[in-house]
Amino acid sequence: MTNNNNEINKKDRILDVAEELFALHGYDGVSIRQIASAAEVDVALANYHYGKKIELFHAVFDRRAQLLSDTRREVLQSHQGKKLSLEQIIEAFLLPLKMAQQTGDPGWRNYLALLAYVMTSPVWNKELLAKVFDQRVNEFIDGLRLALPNADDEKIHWCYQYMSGALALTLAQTGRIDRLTNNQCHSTDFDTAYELMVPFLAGGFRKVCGK
Amino acid sequence: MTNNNNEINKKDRILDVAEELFALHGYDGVSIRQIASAAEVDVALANYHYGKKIELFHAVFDRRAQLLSDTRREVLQSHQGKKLSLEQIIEAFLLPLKMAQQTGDPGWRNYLALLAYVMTSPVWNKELLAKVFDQRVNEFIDGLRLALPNADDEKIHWCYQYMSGALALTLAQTGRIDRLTNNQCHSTDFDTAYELMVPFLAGGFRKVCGK
DNA sequence: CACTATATTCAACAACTGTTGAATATACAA
DNA sequence: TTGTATATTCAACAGTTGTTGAATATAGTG
Repeated sequence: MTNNNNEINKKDRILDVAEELFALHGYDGVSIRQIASAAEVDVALANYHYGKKIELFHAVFDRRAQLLSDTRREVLQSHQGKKLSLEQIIEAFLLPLKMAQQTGDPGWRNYLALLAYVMTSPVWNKELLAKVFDQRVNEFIDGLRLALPNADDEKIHWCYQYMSGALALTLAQTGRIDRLTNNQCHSTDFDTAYELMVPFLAGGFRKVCGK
Repeated sequence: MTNNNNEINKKDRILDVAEELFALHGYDGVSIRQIASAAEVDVALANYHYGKKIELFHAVFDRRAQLLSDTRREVLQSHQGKKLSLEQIIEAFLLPLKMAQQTGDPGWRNYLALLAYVMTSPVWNKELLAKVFDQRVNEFIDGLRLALPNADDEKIHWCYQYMSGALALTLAQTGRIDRLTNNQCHSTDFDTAYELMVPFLAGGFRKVCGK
């Protein structure tokens, strides 16, 4: 059967639903039957298309991970050699995520929450981030070294961890900022989140890593 | 039976083991049987002492949450009225966590990872953080307002989210910084983590919230 | 000792878990 | 049409899940 249907097919629907549920409840918090039921599909079909549950999870993660990582590489390379400000480097690193969100595709929004789940989990972190994202992070840190020539490597890496955490909690869309501000701010407002995050992180990097 | 045994009793052992396993694998990633087995105790005993699984989870979370929140209130109140620098306010907010880690008690270390799990989960966040921690956060933000008199409330709250994320990822001890630095830095090195986090966050707050 | 409250174990339940092999349906090529 | 590869469903499996009621052990009290 051709996959170029104008109507979305069952195979893709399984992946989309799995993405949404895994992002919300984590790997162990979702059963294959829940996924199949939400996708209006038989239980065995997920297994037929994607194999074991763990392989389905990998399929969900990998689908957009490579795209994200590739975009990031392109953005970073396009800036290579140029003399960039710290703000510009951080912005370049965050741009692919901003772009993903701005597509308006709810699938991407779910995926970003899933990414936050993976980033903050001691288990998935090693298994999933290493093979796709770590290399891009090293390229990003190379950029930071140029913009912060007097900084220790250790300090740069700790600051990157703070940055990574700030980013992850934003992607997670926990709704906490909504509650704390009586709905004045919204977890889903990525535009504001990114706009303020860049100067916040730049200020932090500068304070710790000299210059 | 008296609880004042010099040897730790089964009731506490269940809580300790649950704390460790929940922190590592999340709520759905651990079964009561795994907890009972690791605590060398019968399956039914966990139920007898703590009720349903969800109630056991709440018991684990609540045990140290109140202590943490109380310490935080004391520290914040002891500084009230004084004219404090931004760094001092942030330090005061982080101090109870630093103290908890410095006890050397592995139970506390596990609990901090559990706290990170709760902070980053869209589900648990609402259920658990609201009733104990949100009030302290508001008191902390009151302190920030004094130190940053010209700042929008929205900006302060967004910056607090970045701070919260940076903190959560540190508490989570994912091991990522170890990998990225070829074991030059360690996720478990809270001392360095806090030492650099305070100026990083202060730099970020100042950049975004004026002054 | 007997009595009692607490602590712990045993055995079992119904429901749900991931996974699979066989059966059936669908689409496409010859 | 027939044949064939792919897609989907059905029915069932063995193992695990949370939970419970009854049985037994333990400790403290009179």
